[in-house]
Amino acid sequence: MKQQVKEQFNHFLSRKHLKTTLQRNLVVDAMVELDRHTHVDELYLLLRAKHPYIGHATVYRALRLLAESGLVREINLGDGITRYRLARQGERRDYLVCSDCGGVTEFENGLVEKEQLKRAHSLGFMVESFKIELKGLCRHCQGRNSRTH
Amino acid sequence: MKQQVKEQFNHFLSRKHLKTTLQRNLVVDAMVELDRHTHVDELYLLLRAKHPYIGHATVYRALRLLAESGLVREINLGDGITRYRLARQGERRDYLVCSDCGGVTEFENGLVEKEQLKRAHSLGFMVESFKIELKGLCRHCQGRNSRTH
DNA sequence: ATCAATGCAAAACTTTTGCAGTAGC
DNA sequence: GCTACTGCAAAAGTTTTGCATTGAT
Repeated sequence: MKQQVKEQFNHFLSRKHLKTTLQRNLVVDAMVELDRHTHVDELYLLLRAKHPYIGHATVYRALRLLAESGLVREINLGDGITRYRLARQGERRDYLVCSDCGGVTEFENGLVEKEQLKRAHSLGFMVESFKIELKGLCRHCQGRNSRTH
Repeated sequence: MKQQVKEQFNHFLSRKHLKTTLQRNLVVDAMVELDRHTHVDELYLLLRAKHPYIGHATVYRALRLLAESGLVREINLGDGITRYRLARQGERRDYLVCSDCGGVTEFENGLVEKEQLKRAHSLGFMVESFKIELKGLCRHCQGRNSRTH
């Protein structure tokens, strides 16, 4: 699985006449191992623990490339932080974001997506990516009545 | 229309023991007149042209309050800029964002939204706000074959 | 050997905050 | 008169960029 993603990324790089580097491999490995939402700073600290000389900018640049390759998805929840996660088959693109604890639950509703695509096409729009985002209170935070912010 | 929105905002302010000020009224007026997506800086420059002593921070603070009141909606398209637009009845919350020209087309699909709410509820999630965002190429940009970025 | 990638630091960017002065209630 | 609001500037936060050096092809 890790090898497969890495190969796809290297293929993407060579097609664009870019270079396969240690740091880019480290970022890919970390994303595959994590296999969940993360953001640049978390990844940076994680990698830095094992490889003291990796730079902030390099992680940004690698993630941008990975997003461009389609192997990783960029997610923007409106809190000013760009999140990333490994893309996968049967990927869920629907997010429930809890406005209390910030937790993200993913779900999927193929019926809805099919319907939306149909509408978009009828408006002459060629869809490349898709995101549904619901904000509210998750089951857990509904229990705690007090919302202290 | 402008009066109605302004009254609703003033009501919101007094409920929270906040004050109705010249600057807050200016921001509400501008949002009602514009009646389209905008962002802080555009609004700031627009207001500053007529009222030289309005501050950047004040516009930020007023828009945050307006969003909190529900009279204005916050929209995040993932480019790091928070956009705002006047909320309205029968409001559309579904966006087609063209990745070439950056244009935003809004549409609405009640069926889809109802279906999504049902799914969220079945997951124990209490929905407060809703957003669907499709990225791709609009009709116009599909015509121009070359994508130069 | 060439040219891209790296790490660092500084810059750029949007948004927030601290504070002295001002204005609404 | 009290307390919130304003404008300014500075701070905070994320992301990008410039540059000399290193490393991949």
